[in-house]
Amino acid sequence: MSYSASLVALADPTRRKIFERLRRGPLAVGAIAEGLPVSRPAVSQHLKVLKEAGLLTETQDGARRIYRIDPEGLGQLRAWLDQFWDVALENFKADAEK
Amino acid sequence: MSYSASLVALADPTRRKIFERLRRGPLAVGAIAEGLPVSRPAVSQHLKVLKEAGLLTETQDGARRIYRIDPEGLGQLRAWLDQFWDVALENFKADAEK
DNA sequence: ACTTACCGTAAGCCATGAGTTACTCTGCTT
DNA sequence: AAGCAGAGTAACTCATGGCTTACGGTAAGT
Repeated sequence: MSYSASLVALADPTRRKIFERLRRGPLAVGAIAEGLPVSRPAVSQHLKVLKEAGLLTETQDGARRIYRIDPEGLGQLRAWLDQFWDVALENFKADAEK
Repeated sequence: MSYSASLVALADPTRRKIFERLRRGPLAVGAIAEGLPVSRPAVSQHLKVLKEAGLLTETQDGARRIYRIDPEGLGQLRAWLDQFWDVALENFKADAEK
């Protein structure tokens, strides 16, 4: 039931950049914010949204907070999308036969 | 490159309801709007967003406009999500070994 | 202990977008 | 052709949310 939160989270372009940056591997907040066109507090707020959507997990390393991609939210989103896949293909097939 | 538009489109709860309603099959605008807590013009605007995101196709049947789910946008979104799947599983695996 | 690095939270501003009503247009029907 | 059904567009209102600055809090270094 959390796919909705994932969709809202990934709808924002800045949050997508953050998420895509974490594709290479786990990063601390400062490293994520570096190069982004927004302030570090803004990044913190985005990370909170992504985390609460189940798309990221947070671990502590001293004063640093390490964020990494979480398969939980990603899996729920994928499952939701797959519900539509069959129907979409049927429509495509029916359309092609015309 | 259109997965971003799909994410924005599906982030709205009303548009998700519309999209989910079309899972059963193609529908006209009036039929879609029926039962939804918003006005019909609002539904028209949502349909436009979903269509431009590549998530829906529109066909004409007399005065009616029939909308149905389009595999195009759905596929692009799925492909984008799959990019993160491997990384997410690695993170999960590394986490489980601890 | 004091400072510095690292990060989350609070409060406020402002633009975006979802909704409404009113209007227009097109295509049947009689 | 006149009226009606079905649907898109325009103009406007208003709330949501993304961004900023300022502040507070914890952990490591000297």
